[in-house]
Amino acid sequence: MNIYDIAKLAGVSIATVSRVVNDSAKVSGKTRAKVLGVMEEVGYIPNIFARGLGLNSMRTIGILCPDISDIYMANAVSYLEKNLNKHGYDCILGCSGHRQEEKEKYIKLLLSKRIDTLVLVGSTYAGKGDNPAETEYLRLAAKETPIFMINAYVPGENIYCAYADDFQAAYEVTAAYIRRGKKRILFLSNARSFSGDQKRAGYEKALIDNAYPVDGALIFYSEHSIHDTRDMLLLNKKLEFDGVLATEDSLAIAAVKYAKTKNLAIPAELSVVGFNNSRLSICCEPELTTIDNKGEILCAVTVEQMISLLEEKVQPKEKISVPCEIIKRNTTDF
Amino acid sequence: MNIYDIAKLAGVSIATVSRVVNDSAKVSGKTRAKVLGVMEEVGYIPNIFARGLGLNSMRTIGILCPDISDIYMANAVSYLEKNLNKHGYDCILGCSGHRQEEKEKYIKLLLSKRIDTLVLVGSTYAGKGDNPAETEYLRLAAKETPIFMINAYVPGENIYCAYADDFQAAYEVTAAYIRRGKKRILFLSNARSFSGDQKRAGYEKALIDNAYPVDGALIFYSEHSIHDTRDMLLLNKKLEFDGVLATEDSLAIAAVKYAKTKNLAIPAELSVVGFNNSRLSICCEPELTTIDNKGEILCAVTVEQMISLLEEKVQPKEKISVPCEIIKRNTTDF
DNA sequence: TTGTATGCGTTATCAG
DNA sequence: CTGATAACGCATACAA
Repeated sequence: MNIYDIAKLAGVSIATVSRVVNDSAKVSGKTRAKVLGVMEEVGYIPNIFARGLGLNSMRTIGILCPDISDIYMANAVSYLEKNLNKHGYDCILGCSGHRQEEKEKYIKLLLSKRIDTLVLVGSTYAGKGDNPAETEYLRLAAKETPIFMINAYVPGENIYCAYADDFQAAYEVTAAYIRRGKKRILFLSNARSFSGDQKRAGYEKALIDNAYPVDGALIFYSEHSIHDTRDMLLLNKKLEFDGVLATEDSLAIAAVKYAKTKNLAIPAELSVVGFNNSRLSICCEPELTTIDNKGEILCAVTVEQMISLLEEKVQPKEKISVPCEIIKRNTTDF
Repeated sequence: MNIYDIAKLAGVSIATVSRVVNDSAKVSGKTRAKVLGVMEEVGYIPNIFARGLGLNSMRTIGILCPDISDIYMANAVSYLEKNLNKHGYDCILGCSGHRQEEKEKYIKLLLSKRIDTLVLVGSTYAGKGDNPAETEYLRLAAKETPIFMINAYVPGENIYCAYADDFQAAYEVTAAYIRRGKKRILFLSNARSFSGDQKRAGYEKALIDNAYPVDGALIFYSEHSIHDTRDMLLLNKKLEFDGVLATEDSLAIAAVKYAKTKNLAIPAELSVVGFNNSRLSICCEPELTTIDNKGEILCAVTVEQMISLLEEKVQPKEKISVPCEIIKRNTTDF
């Protein structure tokens, strides 16, 4: 069923049918009704490829994230999809994992779909933050389509970034620990990334500003499960700490489980703070103090800017920083 | 940069370029190398619309779920995307919510994208299970494209379903409770759905088979947050129970928190079982006994069947039921 | 207000 | 092995 069939059945030309479909230009109410009637009757669905061919746009946004089964990403994608859909854009989704090679492959793949815009969720796409070569592929891709990054910053033409001020949040929590007399604060993280590095920098700055030593033994990276991370902490007998700043709620929960196994009172003997304000944080016992890094707001400003760019050609901001909020619950006493 | 430009630069015809791009038919090594060289040099990206126009396929699968921020859905989508991508298919994602009207809108939207296949994640798309009119839109859509359902069953031509045997799992847990001497078992669910109804039927069947009464007061529906559900349970002073079968881990956690507030020993005074074996289940304290409904397996068989259908035209099975597994942790003593 | 003709970039069918 | 050319279905400039 194509536009010619409809035209024939309705006794008009294909141009008229096209006009009705796009309700563009003037069409008399009578013919419009007739055409609409026929379309309804035969269940006509316009061929999007043919349309795309001419217009070279499919009103489709590419969304790439490392792992949609991660709560943070899933929330972001959920929000993005909902809002983009409201504006009449559809989403094509890719999950690239964290390997450089896969990231590049996925970006190429999405570009080949002639997406109107690409949004990258997660700081993994910013690389380790100190090696510009690692993000060169983004600047290359940005030549084809605007790129919006959520929770990462990469400098470059046609790349627009929105991220939470993780540095400040980590600084504040660390400083609060120090004020409460904590002596050895563990920085617990999963892997190096733009955002992880920000957090660590905030943590270290707070230590330094308070004349605390930056002790490498208190920087702990684990990419394992909650239970395994707890066990690694347990096994490391020499490791002592009375406060934990975890870069993710799941890691914070590992610390809570560690405390339980060692019979440490929370928050008196061990305080714990997570990151993300995810659902996990209210599942554990005691419920987790966590840093809300405002994923929804980041997505909201991103969509807003994207639509402005697409519809009204207004140039987005190169970077937008949003303050975090510390959600105080029961694993801290500040 | 289109196929004509490449042809001109390489000094061949567009037909030859096309052959190289699709490495179809015979092309001499020499010309192939030359064309490839030119394509590489100018960074040629084939226009997918034009290709779609001719082939009427974009190697794209539509995935629809009510809410990608739900852990279960996110896991399923993650798995689907990963495996479809391996087979060279891309995913276009929609999040429809639970309202009928929105579901229908999204299905139309995805159909208009000329997807090769549609997969529906979640039992919400099966309606309440007792009203065929509610799923009529699916049979209609299935006329355009094959539909694969995950964790739901809807009869109809060109609709293929894979679901976990929630009935059996609910039956077994309830029976186990009874064997352990539980007297009042609460069925805690969020909303009516195909899967929820299955679970409830298994629960009731087990009660009946053991000559227990089916007490309406022990059927509790809550669509609220973990904390609110806990509070609703708390407020309902007359409600007494010593076992809980929750249709989702988050509801089970609400029950665990209820026990903690009332100082009930788990599992001795109150046992709790969740559903989904989600990450939430190992975050709470004590860690949750939960029913693993094998989302990965459902997705795996779905992808497998889909690819067989798409590539080799083999007819998929109309329905596939997969047994659940009870993951025993610390909120039960069976 | 409506119709005609053309272009969009590929793939596929035929000839050579 | 390679080239010319006809679809594919729609939007749109131009003509009426």
